[in-house]
Amino acid sequence: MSNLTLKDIAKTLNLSITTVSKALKDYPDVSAKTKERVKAYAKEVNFTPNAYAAFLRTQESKIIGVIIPRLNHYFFSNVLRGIMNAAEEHNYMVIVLNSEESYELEQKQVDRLLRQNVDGILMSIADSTHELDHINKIIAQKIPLVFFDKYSKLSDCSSVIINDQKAAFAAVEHLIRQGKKNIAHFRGPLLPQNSIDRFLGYRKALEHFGIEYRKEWVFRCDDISSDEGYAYAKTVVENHPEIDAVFAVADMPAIGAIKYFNEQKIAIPEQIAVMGFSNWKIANLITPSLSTINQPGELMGQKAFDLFYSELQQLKKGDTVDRQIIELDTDLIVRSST
Amino acid sequence: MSNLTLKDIAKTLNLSITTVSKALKDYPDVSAKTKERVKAYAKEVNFTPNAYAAFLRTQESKIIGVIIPRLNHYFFSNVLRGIMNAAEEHNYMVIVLNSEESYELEQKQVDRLLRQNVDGILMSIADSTHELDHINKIIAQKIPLVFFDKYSKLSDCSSVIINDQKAAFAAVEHLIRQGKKNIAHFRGPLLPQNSIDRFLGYRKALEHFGIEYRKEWVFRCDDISSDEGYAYAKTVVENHPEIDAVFAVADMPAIGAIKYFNEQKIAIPEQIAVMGFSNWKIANLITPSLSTINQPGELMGQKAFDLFYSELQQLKKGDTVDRQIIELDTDLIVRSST
DNA sequence: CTTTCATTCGAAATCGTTTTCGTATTCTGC
DNA sequence: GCAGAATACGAAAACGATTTCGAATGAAAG
Repeated sequence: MSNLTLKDIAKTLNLSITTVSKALKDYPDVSAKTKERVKAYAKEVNFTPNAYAAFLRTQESKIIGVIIPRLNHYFFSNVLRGIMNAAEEHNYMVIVLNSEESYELEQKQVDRLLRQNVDGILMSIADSTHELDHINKIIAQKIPLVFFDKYSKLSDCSSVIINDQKAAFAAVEHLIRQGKKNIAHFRGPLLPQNSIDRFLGYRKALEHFGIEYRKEWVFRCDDISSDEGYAYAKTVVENHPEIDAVFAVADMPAIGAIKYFNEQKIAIPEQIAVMGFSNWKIANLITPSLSTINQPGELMGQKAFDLFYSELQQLKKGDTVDRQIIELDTDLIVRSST
Repeated sequence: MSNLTLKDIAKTLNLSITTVSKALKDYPDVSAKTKERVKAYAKEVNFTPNAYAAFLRTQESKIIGVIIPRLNHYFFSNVLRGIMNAAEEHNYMVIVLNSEESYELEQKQVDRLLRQNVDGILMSIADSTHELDHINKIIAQKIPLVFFDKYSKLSDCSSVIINDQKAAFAAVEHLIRQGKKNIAHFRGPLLPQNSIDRFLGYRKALEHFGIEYRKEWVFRCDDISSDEGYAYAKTVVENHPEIDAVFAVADMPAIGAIKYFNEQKIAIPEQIAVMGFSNWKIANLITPSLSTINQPGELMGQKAFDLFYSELQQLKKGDTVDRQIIELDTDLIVRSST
């Protein structure tokens, strides 16, 4: 029952390999009768062409690679699901690789994908990525490359992103409208653009509402972890008691902070309001439930695949590819923590 | 800069394709000098053999397929990470597919993987899988198949599992030792073995400690979601006020229950204790933190790959494969909810 | 009855690697 | 100096699908 080949089918039907192949692909120079005969038999024995042999001729692997910085993050798994569903519709397989936010690993994964001759690469670059040689290698090979969420401003590629600055502005604006004046920011690492943009959104909002920016109220979460949020919450309570709100770069640090405030019986949001970013599932499960910014993960994945696919079609036609940047809308989700 | 081939290298070095190929694979019938020359040049131009062409000869794709029921579940992403790390060490690529707990999708994914000629399949079967034709198809093709976490008792394959019954017993025993007598169970769906086993562990523990089993205190979470936990918690409070503890089939329903109890200002664990299962990251982040059973996800992934790899080696040697079942230890994690 | 043309099919080259089996050259021992 | 054994290399046949090009058949046209 191991896979049949064109040769096998040709033999049993008394045809040539050529004719069988053409019949299955609806070439015009095969009679209707033969086509039917071949197709019927192919279906009967459940024939599927060998993908590897096909690749050797067509140079199309029908595989795309996806590189994700953190596999077990709720947001990214949603993106992944969006990518996979879209890929499925177009008969594409997806190889998923994990960079674990490491630049070295990311380089390795790119190499792997190129060696595997993927038809395209969709990626969200790691926080620690500070050079772009591997990115340029992809571009040099003329393989469609699409960024999602975390992109690089330096290389012009198609991207699906959110407007982090605008979203962060909205988050901080919300805190201010709740009457908060002393708003701390648990920011992300220094390198990734979205961490920078969220920080800038925070500053802009303060400025816009005439609130002084105080750099000692900005705390850096390099791992974007709940532990960091927990630790900084402690620092806030102990060293900056005047702070009455926290805007975190992501839900995890926010949740860590809430955990600490809960332990200290500090009233949320009365004494301190907490705002997250991403709208992970758990944001709505903790007590108090976490206000946050919703990122449309699944949609982002779909759009990313669509961008890849249209680039591929353009490449096949020999057209020059036009790279797009799609900016998706975010929503302010107000819950009990603000 | 597009990929070089053996032919290209052979031409520039004035050698035959054969010799180049052999030199790179350390065949004994190539002189040391030539080997060095070839290897040096290959490294210089960053040559990597075309995986597809290689497959055509060796019939080894160096790809394994992984089918996971829920991609964005913390536990499964840990398993996945374990698989990927192990795969990486052995130069394997991983194609990850998502069955979304659906039998139909699972069948499709298996077909895809077989068509892709993966060297092996690692899977956790979906909750709704009630027939095993697709599983038997894999076995018929003599492709190594390894189950992890959710396996099928009906087909004898290598598996990496935990002892769900024992773990559930330990969980319920813990509740009893805390003085709880009226323990409800939020069980999982009817089909999957681990859901059944956890239920059986619950019953056995009750029996062992001389507590009467009451079937109206068992609630079924078909989606294993926090919403179900929330809803059943409400039922418990409103209709069964004598219940003083809940053992849930997974962390999510437990967290949903805690959310409801928190809202109703019901003291946890004094009035009602709550026990989860899986030890998701959030279990330690909610208030009160959730007692649960730790499942070693990453280790499970590693072991699963190891099983696949040893089966493959046996197959290549022509030995009969001996299928193993590895049972990993779980830990009782006691936190504030019990 | 020849010429032309459309229809239907197949031979063969190709993709890039692996591997078997030769062949040519050098080396050994006598 | 020569048989025989190492040693070093290459030619060529796979693997399975795709595609170009040519050939055969029959029908239509002159």
